[in-house]
Amino acid sequence: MNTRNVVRTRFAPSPTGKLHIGGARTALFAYLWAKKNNGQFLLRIEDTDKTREVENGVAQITEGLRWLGLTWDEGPEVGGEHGPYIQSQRLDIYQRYAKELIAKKAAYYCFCTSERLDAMRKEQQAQKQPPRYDRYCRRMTDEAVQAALAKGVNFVVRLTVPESGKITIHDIVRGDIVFDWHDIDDQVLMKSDGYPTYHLANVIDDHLMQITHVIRGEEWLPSTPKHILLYQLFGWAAPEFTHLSIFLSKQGGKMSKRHGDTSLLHFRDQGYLPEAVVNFAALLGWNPKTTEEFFTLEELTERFELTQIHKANPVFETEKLDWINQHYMKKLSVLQLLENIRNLSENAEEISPLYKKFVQWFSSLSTPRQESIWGSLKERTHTLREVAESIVVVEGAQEYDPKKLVWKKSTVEETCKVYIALQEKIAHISEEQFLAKPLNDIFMQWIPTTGWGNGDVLWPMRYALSGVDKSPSPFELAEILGKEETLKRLQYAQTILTPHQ
RNA sequence: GGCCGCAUCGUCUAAUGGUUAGGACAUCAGGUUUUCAUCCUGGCAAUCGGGGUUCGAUUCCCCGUGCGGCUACCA
Repeated sequence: MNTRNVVRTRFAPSPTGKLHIGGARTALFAYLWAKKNNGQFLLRIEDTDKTREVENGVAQITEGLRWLGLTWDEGPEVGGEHGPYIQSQRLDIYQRYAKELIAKKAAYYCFCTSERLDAMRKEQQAQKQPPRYDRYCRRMTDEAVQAALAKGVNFVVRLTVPESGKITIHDIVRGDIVFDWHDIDDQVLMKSDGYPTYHLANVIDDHLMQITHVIRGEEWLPSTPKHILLYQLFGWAAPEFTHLSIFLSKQGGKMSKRHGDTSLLHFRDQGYLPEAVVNFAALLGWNPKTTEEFFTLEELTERFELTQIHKANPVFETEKLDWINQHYMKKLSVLQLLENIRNLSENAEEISPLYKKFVQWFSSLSTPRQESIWGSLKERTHTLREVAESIVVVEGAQEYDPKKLVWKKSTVEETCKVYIALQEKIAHISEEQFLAKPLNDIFMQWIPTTGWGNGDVLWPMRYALSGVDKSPSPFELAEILGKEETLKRLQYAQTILTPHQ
């Protein structure tokens, strides 16, 4: 088996909550690189911090990855020959390797209490010194260590970091980066509860799982020297490293919960399609060197190159996502649309009632009506949520913006007259004629005789009936609402516009 | 504070030691359309600052500034 030639990447999230959109992109890039090279993509759960664990942590991650279509070849739920893929189930492995390091003097027991460490850190900061472990226990004699162990004193295991010298790490997109060992702390590798820290578990697992390319966030760059050191101490070949940029929010700073909901599934619930999210996320920090904008997961897999990754941190804004999403939405058939929104009505948490209402209403319509409404809706909506919100047309628009009742090229006075004329005209139209097509014919004949332009009449009508900027045509709205409701809304609009005394 | 990284239109980005610094989104204007939208055309808009190196720098080097990350028995 020439495992050495097979590219293997992994996504290694910690199950501390919802999968973040930035994490999703990290997973995407790792997936793309593996697939581009006909290699394997693994999922590994790094649950080594019991205090931060969250209920359904693993499910929150797998649900998001599955939604995007990023299937893993090995990992939770699918298994594989290098398992288990959940770190809390590998504790004995880490213990064993920690002991090996201690035996080699590459790591040591530390019995310092957290009180002592806190006090030390405060003192160092007060003196404007960088906070660092003072290596007190590193100087303990073997006898003293054995004695403490025998007494059952709580301990952690720390990495023996070189006291001086430099280390150069290589990053595929950033090149060589030099660190001074003097600036690096004796990292804790095993915590007092018997769990490993990220640094230890990550290195051991990446080696055991034969990971060839570590693709992770830039926040890991400063600890990479410690990871390289561990590989050296174990006598293992280190994988290649690629550190990805971090998504910034519009307000500046790392994108986080503080700046609204940034979880991947939030985007699903807001009505974005996975194809759009994949497409958009891929273009944030990576560029195919062409002017093309649309890529499926398969196309991305073909084109992806680690060397084309952009170094700077991008600001995450949704305008372009909306545009891309509309592009993919337009390809949806009525059936697919309904299927998508039906799924959302079951999963989208607090928004699901809206989706439910839409499904209920939409599926009650005849197929031709569905086709017609979707045909006109898809041109003016960017998300499935906006599609579902078109239901307000049926529910009744409660809030009008008085300014919007008037067409941009018209005036309040003229518009008032239009509303009056509209009501008179509609009052004389029979119920049998109250369908989109006949209404269309009637109005298109009538408007030229009034002296107004199409916009003078149709915009106020459409806005009065829908209450929103973008909606189906006024005639479709009128048909859906029926004559009585149509007249009611027109009159209401007129009342708002007429100055009260 | 220390260490590390990064720096092109508002945003995502392309390009080169010599270009009118290109594209997309957004925005603005005009046109098509039965209003909005869609679609088409056009406009506005960027190389952070200062030094070098060079015939020439946005590109290479240094300094500064700004932004970001790390600085835990969190990942």
